[in-house]
Amino acid sequence: MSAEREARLMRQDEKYPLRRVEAAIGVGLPLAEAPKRIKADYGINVTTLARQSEMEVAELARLLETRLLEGAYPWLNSVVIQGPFLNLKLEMGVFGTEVIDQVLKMGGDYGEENIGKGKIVAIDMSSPNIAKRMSYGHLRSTIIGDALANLYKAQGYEPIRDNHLGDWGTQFGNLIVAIKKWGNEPELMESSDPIGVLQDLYVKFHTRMEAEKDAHKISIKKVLIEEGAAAIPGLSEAIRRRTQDLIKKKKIPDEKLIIEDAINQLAESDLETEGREWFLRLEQGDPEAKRLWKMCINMSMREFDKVYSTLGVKFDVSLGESFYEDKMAGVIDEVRTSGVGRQSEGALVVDMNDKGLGVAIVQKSDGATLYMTRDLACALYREAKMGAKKAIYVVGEDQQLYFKQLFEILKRLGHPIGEESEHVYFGLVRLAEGKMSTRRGRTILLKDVIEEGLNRADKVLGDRNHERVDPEMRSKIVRQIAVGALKWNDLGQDPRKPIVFDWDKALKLEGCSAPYVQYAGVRARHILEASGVDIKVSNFDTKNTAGLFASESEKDLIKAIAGYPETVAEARSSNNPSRLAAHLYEIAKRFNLFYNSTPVIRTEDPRLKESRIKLVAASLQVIFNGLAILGIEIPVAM
RNA sequence: GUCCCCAUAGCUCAACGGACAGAGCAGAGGUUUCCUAAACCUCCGAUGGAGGUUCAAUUCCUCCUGGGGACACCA
Repeated sequence: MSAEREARLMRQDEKYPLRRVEAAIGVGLPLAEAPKRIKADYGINVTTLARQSEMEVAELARLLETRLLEGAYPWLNSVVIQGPFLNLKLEMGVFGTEVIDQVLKMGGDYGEENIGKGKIVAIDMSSPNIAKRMSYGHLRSTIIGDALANLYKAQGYEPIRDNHLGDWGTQFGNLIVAIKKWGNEPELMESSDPIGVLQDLYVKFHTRMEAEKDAHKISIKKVLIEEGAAAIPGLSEAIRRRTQDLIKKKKIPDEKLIIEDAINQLAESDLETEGREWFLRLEQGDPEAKRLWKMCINMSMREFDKVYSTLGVKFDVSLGESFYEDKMAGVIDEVRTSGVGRQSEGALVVDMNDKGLGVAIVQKSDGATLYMTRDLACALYREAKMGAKKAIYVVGEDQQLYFKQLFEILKRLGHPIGEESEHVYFGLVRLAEGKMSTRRGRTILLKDVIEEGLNRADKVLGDRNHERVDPEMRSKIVRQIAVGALKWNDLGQDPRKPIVFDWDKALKLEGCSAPYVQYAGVRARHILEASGVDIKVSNFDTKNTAGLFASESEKDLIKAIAGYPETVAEARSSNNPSRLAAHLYEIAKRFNLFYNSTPVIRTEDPRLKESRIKLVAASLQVIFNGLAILGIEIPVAM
């Protein structure tokens, strides 16, 4: 349990009713919902606490029972000691009224807390590469990052969504070479799919390059076969190690493998050389290089913005890697003069072997910069200019070591942002055939997934006759459902797990899915509309609550609503939106149970009817708030 | 070779070290004169292996097996 939560458990003045119950027990232990078969609402196991205070378990339980009973709390029905458990039954009329009242009072703010106290957190997210189509993998970073930003906002932080575009690097040299050799600029400008054209050029470049390399390999091979691997200069240590590993695992003859690796290392293509030269020209501000580069960026951003608009994701800043180009000299200087880095084999490196983090290169031996240089500059910029105290990088798990290195270097340079920053990694998206690869043309395109999602949602919506739905509204509903389903696929499970892409799973429209939760919201909204009650008003008669919320389904629903604020807190502190998604599913499920078993508008007793309408209103509000954090909307009809 | 993730039902996923391991899909059966059946109910079904720590282990530690990833001039 976090220290944060422990502190909250002791505060009697908490605004959230469940926390007040926990505070009344006064031992800093969280309440858990009792399992169904136990006839109680909440329980705590006092074993650990008894040990700590050197008391008998039973003795402590009795002590706490007495304390609770002496408090004469109106929300408390009874306390039952069962083994090491202290179980509480609540007076649900009173407790439920307090919970619902709180929800209706706070409205869209229900669940919020000011943990962050305005602390600025930069969220490094989405980060697609210019001139490449967005693949399904980019979706993960985008929507997990967006959900995290919303979570931090709800907890009183000040998130900055930063789209760290991949708009710089050697690949632009390659791309320029490809455009010049095989491209047709007027056609490119008018193409309906300019990124596709650019990407094809990029793929062509790689294919040709590989072919050239293969040709070189044949000639190199001749020399090698005559003179042997021992004659090869410059075999890097990494290749030697990898080779040994392969030999051990697959038992391939030593000499042959070394030859293969050496050939790969030595064979350089002319295209490769040309690409490197063009990137150098770009770095030096060559007008032609700059013009082509800028053209690629403009075409790409138009495409990306369409996707972001469909997903409903907005960025606070979109500072690509190129933005940090003129800020790199300072970083390199800082690394050098601080003594954190040293020269090695001509490159500027930081040795972190003492921490088991190996060696990271900050500047190449030819003086060029790389990813690490740009990320260091970026972190320092966020700290100094944006006032960020913390950065969260939503990037794939294959870069775990890299980010550990980045944070360690920042720490060594004495920048506090290095201490606080986190790499929220997500498992890579794989296809049944293997890892996705742009170069091999083996990807799931985000726009295809979105399109398929729209088709499926449209089909399921079918021709249900919603009299209020005009065609324009219908397409909005279809989009809300499809995007919801897509987001849920990522946010509904622990992002760390690698996923094998599956159409049916990615666009699930029933069961544990966004549409399920959205549907519960739609049902709730329609009850409220039919009831004609102003749901914004919180005007419970708190003195006359006897007999309200007496059914199991009402009690269960109230408990789920009462537990919502703590779930938001947990989801944020663990950087895991799936905790929130799981809770929303639980609320929706309990709402559906309630919906199926309990009449609302048709309730005879006006007092009971009013209480149920308010329970429906509170349910809708919580579902709405939670889905909003996940970036999912509730349609007007489904 | 070193390091990092992961392993739960036929499949996809849950479970702050705590009560009889929960869902969804698939399979079998049921529920619409009643606030939308994208819903609800019933049944069937699981912690990779061996040790250890603990009052208590799916959860923590060690080893093994099986997947994925990383390890100097890519991003």
